[in-house]
Amino acid sequence: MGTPSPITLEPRKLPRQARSQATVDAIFEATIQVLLAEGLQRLTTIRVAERAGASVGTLYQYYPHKQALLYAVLQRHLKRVGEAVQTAAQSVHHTSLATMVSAVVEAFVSAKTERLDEARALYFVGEALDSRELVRAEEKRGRAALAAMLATATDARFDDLPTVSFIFAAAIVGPTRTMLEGHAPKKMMHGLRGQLESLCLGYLKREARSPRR
Amino acid sequence: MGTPSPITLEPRKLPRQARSQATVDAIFEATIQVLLAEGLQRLTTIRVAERAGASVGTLYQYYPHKQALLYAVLQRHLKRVGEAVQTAAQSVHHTSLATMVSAVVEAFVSAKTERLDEARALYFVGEALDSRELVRAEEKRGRAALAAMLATATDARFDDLPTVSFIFAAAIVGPTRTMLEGHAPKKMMHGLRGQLESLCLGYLKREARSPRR
Amino acid sequence: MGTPSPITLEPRKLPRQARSQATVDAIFEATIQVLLAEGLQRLTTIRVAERAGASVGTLYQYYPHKQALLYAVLQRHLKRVGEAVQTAAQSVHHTSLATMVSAVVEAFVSAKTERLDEARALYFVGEALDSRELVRAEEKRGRAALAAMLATATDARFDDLPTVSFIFAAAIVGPTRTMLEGHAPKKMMHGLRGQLESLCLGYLKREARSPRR
Amino acid sequence: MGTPSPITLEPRKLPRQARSQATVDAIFEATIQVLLAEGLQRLTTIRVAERAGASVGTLYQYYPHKQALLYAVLQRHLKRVGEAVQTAAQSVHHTSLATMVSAVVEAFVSAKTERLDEARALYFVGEALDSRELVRAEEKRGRAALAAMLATATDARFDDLPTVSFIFAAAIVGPTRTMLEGHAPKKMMHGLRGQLESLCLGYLKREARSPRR
DNA sequence: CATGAATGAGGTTTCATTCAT
DNA sequence: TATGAATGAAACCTCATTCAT
Repeated sequence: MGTPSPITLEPRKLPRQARSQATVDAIFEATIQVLLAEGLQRLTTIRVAERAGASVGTLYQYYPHKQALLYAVLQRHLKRVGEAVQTAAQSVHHTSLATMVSAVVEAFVSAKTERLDEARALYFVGEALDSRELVRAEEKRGRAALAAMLATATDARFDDLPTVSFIFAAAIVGPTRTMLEGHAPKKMMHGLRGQLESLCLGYLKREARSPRR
Repeated sequence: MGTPSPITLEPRKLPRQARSQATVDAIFEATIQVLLAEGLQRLTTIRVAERAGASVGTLYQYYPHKQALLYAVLQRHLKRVGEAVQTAAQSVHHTSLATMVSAVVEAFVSAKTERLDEARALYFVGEALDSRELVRAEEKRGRAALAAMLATATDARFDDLPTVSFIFAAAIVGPTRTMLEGHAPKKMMHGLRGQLESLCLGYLKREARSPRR
Repeated sequence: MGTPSPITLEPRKLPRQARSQATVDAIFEATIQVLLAEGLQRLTTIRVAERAGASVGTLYQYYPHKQALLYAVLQRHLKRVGEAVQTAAQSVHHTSLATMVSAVVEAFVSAKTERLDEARALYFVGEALDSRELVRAEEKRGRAALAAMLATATDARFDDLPTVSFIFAAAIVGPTRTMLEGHAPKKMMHGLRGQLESLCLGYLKREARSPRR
Repeated sequence: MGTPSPITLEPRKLPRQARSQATVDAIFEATIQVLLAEGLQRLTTIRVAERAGASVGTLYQYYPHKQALLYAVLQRHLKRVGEAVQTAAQSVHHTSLATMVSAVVEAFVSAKTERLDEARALYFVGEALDSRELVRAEEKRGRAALAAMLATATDARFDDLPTVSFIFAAAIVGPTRTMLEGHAPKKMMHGLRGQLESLCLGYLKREARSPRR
């Protein structure tokens, strides 16, 4: 790496055949495993290929450069989580704050927990300068979904929806991250959902005016 | 070749003469600047030295290896912030939750904002495998200080102080990070203190039982 | 940076394809040539690679570090010489001292002379701290072979076989080394075999008691 | 190092004052100690200076470069040993072979053993390309002294004195080196003198014609 | 004279990427 | 298509040597 400006972050070609799809999947999975086992610094294309049971050459058939690979992995993860949250948010339009918070927290924590390894591994990758934009974009969409949801709350109205959504989102994402990165005693993990709900609900209620009638 | 020596993250030697102190400072500052301008991946010892107006050799007179340099920079920052928060927390023992939250949030945000560049630059570094322990330790001390403070609240008592302190801390750190990393519109920054207070206070009040009488 | 791995002196991978075998051989040969032309101090991996008509990267595909390369070269040489001597020694069990001395000296000098460059070059390498053990081990095996041989001499018996073998071996190795390192007028080389025989035979006869009857 | 052709190997200036003589001695001693403790590869001017209780600058006051320092140390050692042998050889002119061998062996082994560390440390240094000439010259003088001595033996005459002296010398030097470099069980060290005498005497007697009358 | 901070060439090693097979 | 050998730029780090103080 060290290349200043990768031209494209998109995968080089879309796999058509079943066999190559399997290869791509293996590379994908291998990337996450290497990330976890060795860290971003020691993630090399050769190591990834090896663990995927392929050769470097093959890897480069599907990804024009290392960064594109990482980008793809990150993208998939963000999409997964983002869609979960957005779907959840949409499904609770026109309900109470409590219902909303519960749904969103549940969706987010589940999505993150479901593939714990992946989530952990990718915090590293998100930092890389090249991926910032991607993360930022996804976060923006997430906040938009939250704002849209909050706007329909049956029991509250908000003056500054952008700010409220931002804090709402950060209140979910931040503590989860801290926890997943392992900075917390394990046993606390179980209470996470409840705590996040309390955190968000407390905040939202303080910021809400009673709804227009 | 040559035989390796045991790994230390400590600086190599303390500057004795005046001019060398200046050099060390320059290297320190340069590290942060490079981190910001180029990112952790592109931070090389040569680049740091260059920007500090020194040579690589000089850098290595004071830091046995790149990691030690990063470690030192991170350490200073964490200490600065940690001490600010701990001092603030101690100064509001035996007061109301509102006072406590206000004091702690103010201390934290001020400390982070005071040297905005540094704070931003170091989020990258905290991820590096080698620094994890350092970050974790500092976080632990922070939570302890919060717990000690909360235990003396005049208007609340908590059943599960460790968990509450954890969420409390994460509720401050998380959104601040999101904001500093630039994932938020600039104008939101100004309201940050107020929002964090609201977030924390809302949470703490929900989790509190009324104080012993 | 990055995490180090345990130290091995073994080559990194065995060449599979035909062309890579050629590469490995070229690197091997180049090492000896550089050693001779420049000396151990000036033997650098780049210089070796260059002379081998390869790139540094290629060199490191086969040897994990410089030391492993030197080790390999030394090992092959020691093995060659060691086997020659041991075979010779075994072939003259149960013969007279004169026959034994003649066979061993001949084998040793031939093996050393056969690849004169290699022999000369490697005296340097044997000194390197890392190779000491290898040399010592080979010498030990050599002395054992000599002792086993001497024990079967038809015309002599020895009280202190370990000591006698040690001096016997050193009497062959030492002067040969002095000569090969070039500290002797060239013309003397031709008489070396004869002189070594005389040296060893003189010694052994003095140390021998008459054989058991 | 890595400098192809040092202009001068001579020390930069001869110390006049007592104080500086002490410094030079300390540097000298430190060189040997570092050589032993760390090996030639890790012998750096700074390390030597430190151990000598001086600074690099001071070291360079007396030696124009590292090589000159090593050269000086080696030179002193060679001179010490050389003079011991030559004096001994001269003192036994016109005596029997047995007396001669005994005297020379005794002188050599004593000189080497007297400062065992030094002797061991310097085998490394002698290999360095730059010092070869020095070693060779000293060896030549030694052989000359031996030849001169042998020429006066009362009980033997030699046809090819140069060759005989060469082997004679090598027979003493070689095994001693092997032993000092630690390739031999410790207990053998004690018998070394006797064994060397036997080795040399056996050889010389075989090569001798009876003396002219 | 002595000091030790500074220099920077040069050595070792890694790894993204290409390309002949 | 797949392979994996080869490449070489670039990173880290050392150390002989100089020179301002």
